[in-house]
Amino acid sequence: MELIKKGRAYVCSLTAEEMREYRGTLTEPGKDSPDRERPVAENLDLFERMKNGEFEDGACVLRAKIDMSSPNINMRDPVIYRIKKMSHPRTRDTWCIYPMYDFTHGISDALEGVTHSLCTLEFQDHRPLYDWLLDEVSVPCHPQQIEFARMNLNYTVMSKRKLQKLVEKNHVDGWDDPRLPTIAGIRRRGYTPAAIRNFCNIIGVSKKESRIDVGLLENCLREDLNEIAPRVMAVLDTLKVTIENWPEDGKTEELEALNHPQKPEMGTRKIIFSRTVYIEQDDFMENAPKKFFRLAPGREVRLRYAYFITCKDVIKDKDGKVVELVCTYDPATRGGDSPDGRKVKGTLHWVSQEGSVPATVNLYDRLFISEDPEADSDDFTKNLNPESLVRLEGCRVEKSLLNAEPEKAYQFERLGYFCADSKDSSEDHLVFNRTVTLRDTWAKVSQR
RNA sequence: UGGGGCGUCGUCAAGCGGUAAGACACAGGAUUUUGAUUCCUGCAUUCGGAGGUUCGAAUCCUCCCGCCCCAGCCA
Repeated sequence: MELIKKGRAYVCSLTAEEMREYRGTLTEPGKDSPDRERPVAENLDLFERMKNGEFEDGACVLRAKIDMSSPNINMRDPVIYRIKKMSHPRTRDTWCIYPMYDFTHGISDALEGVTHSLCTLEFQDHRPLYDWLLDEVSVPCHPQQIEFARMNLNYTVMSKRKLQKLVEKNHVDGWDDPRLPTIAGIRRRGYTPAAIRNFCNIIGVSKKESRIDVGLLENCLREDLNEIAPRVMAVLDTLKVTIENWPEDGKTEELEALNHPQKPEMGTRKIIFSRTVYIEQDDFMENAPKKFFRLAPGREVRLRYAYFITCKDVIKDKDGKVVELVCTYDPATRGGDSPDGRKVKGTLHWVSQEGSVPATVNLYDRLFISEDPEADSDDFTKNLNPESLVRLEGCRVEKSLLNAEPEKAYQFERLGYFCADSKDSSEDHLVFNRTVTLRDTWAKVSQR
């Protein structure tokens, strides 16, 4: 109203297509709308009737009267109010006009008393309009708009519109899907605030468009998690091991394990050893190369915090798949050290039949296979990683995890950092999410 | 070919006229009951390019090159 009265805004009846033509192009100036000199009184009347719903959507708009020949297209009499006959959450159906973002932006900043209004690079061209509006409309102060580059991470998408598409097309299981870079998602995934703050500090703020390596984020995460996460043992892909020289009478033994090797103040816990234990399928290889420090026929390894065991026999099913190992243990190595000074190259994590409970584990990986999903295809959903979620059933975790608090970080030794899922995990059915893996030098070396 | 931005290591990023920080990645090595952690060591004679100013330039000037954004009654 103020702008109209000052002769700085007018109701324009051009159609959308006409307005586009009148606007000119990047290199040619635009030309004035025939309605540009409409008298103030008429503008006031028309605007009132727009508000009241006397016109259909698109019939006319309110435009700021600035400069149709400006090299900045945003200044060529931008639309500031248009008719939209939709119900407003607050004013319901009494107002049929809605302001454009550019009109609202500066004014709401000013009303809120904001001193600096931060936004992204694409609004740089809008700043003259932002300032124009603040100069022409009576507001308590004149905030300063400053633009910065948005943060891009590789192997994911960050824009709300794209994330919305992923949610709506069911490519993910909702806004809090742990694969999504949403607050709800990364929280459920187990990301910590401290890690994210540190990450933000490290990457800095600039006007340069960049794409940051998620590896950096993951590193910040590991740095924090390594400090705070208690260690625990879990076997994801189980391979049964029978200790043949352990009594068959159901004898179990309690052993003591450190909650954090570098932080004795985090205490210890009891773990249970018995005749039947499980190790990771990956930790056994029938024809192992010398550099393979784990279990193989005839080789001896340490079961962490327990005993040295030696593989005596391999049991396979009819398809030739290894289903069970028969081993012997050395009673003298209780706790994991050999009195004769004998050294062993590998230490494996394990879990015993009696000391563990079943669990489901969600292995999350990057959502996209492409570093820049938006650029590498006309449809970014084509670059989705089919293995961004691998759900493992039948895992076994040590019993101390029965009362794991949702979203609290644990390190599953030798595997990564995990947390109980805040939605799906219960004491009857434990569900853990992998936050991030441990750094795995062996995986890198073994692949070449 | 109008206007607005941006260009320093593979990826981020300090630096603002006094002779290229740091982090991640990468490559070696040491310690290790997690092939984890930790710890050493190496990694831009050069800052998009070319000229110029200066005792001295990534920093100042000129020209050039490359990339991004803008022609919604979207935000």
